[in-house]
Amino acid sequence: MSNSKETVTGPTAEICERIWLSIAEKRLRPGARLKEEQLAEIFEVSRARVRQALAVLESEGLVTIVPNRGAFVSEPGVDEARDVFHVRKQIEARVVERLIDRVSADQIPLLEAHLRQEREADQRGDTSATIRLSGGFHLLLAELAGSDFLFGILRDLISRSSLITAMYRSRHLHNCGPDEHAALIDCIRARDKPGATRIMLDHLQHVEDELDLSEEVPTTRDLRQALV
Amino acid sequence: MSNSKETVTGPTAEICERIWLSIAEKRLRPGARLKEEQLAEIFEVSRARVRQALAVLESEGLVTIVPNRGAFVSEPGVDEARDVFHVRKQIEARVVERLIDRVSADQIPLLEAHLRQEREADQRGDTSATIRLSGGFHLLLAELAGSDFLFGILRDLISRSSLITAMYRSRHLHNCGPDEHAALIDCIRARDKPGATRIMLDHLQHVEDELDLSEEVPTTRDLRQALV
DNA sequence: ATGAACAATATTGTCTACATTTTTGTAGTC
DNA sequence: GACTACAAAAATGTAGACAATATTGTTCAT
Repeated sequence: MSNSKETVTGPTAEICERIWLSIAEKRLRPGARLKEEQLAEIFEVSRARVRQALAVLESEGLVTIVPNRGAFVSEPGVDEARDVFHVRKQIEARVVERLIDRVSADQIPLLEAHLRQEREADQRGDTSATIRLSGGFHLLLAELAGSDFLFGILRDLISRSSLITAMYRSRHLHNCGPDEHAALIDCIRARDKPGATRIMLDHLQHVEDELDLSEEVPTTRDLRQALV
Repeated sequence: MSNSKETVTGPTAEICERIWLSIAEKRLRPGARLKEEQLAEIFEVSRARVRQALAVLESEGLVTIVPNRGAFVSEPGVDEARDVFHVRKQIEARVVERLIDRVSADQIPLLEAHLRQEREADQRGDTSATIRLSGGFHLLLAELAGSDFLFGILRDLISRSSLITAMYRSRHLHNCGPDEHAALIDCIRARDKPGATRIMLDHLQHVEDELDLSEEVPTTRDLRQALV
């Protein structure tokens, strides 16, 4: 039922995937300029295909295209940030519920294996891998929940969450600590639906609490108000 | 907070919008071929822009692109159909809950006005307008709920629902009758959250019940198994 | 008549060149 | 010396031509 992994995608989707990953791993900051020719050279594709990919990413809200100016990594405002986290809590709660309803015993080891990878990357100090695996855990939950649609939504939510934490984090980023993931797996194994939901919501709340959403951060392109 | 109406969109998004509308109104059937040159001529844009739009629609799952063959309106399978309706029930329930939390008294007339339009189109026998307004009611709910993200998700869900009902409806299509919408408005006005949720879920269940999801319908392109 | 090989057509995919627009740099004028 | 106007550069947007591929139609041999 679930696509397992989206390996059977077109060439455009692959470009999107790579840009998405760079954003999710915070290697591309909000407001960063995305020049077509540059991307075409990097990915060794035609400029036309880059434009297709950018159009897709714009429709997903990850990239903002200004006519005759170019493409930039989006800079979500505080309203959008709150919106994303609000929706994410609801979606992930549903994912966990559905997962507990449908998960089979032989799927638990997949979660445990992923958790081990997270711990290793964390101890190794590999922040890039840590960020990727951290988001990957949530995606794995959605995948095991057996709904392609929820998977797609969560994908979108996670990439936007990355942008938001990159813009609004007040102190060092929390990185979705593996400990909370471990506690979640325990609840899933015990099929403790209320417990798992509680942990997930607290988990996401912790991430949100480390953000400073009190005031709009001046956007990179509008320097007007930034310099008074 | 909410964009009110997405009037400030790029030219690519406009092409997507028009194709999306044609699919949502069932003027474009599942499996229909989408020739680039033809679309370019119809919309009076370059072929490159059509290709961008098709790439976006593919990423949204509305269109399937076969390399070197072309673009077709997607033909969702029964698994995906069940998935869409399952998620839609959950999403729309959250929309209604959030709407009741946040709706102000002066927004109720907007819903009533929309309902009047639905009734008029229904009595007029204008099926195209009826379908559009019917989906528009659900979108209006999401818009008033004040979450751009939920709005986007629902947009996606509704277009896919259209495809699914076009493929799997067993008898005349139910069309999301205005009466159930009226009952829903009553509950919203009374801020009756459980009642509203109940009506919404029943409403969507009615739509789903009129589908025949018992067996896979042979896809247009694989005539192999269709003709044994 | 049937089947396979081949040619013709149509459509997608890609590349190149050019027009348009924005930004940046420079010279001229007060 | 500062401001304006203009020119140059860079990047985007678009159109057209060409190549690659799949489909359709035809011919030829059996």
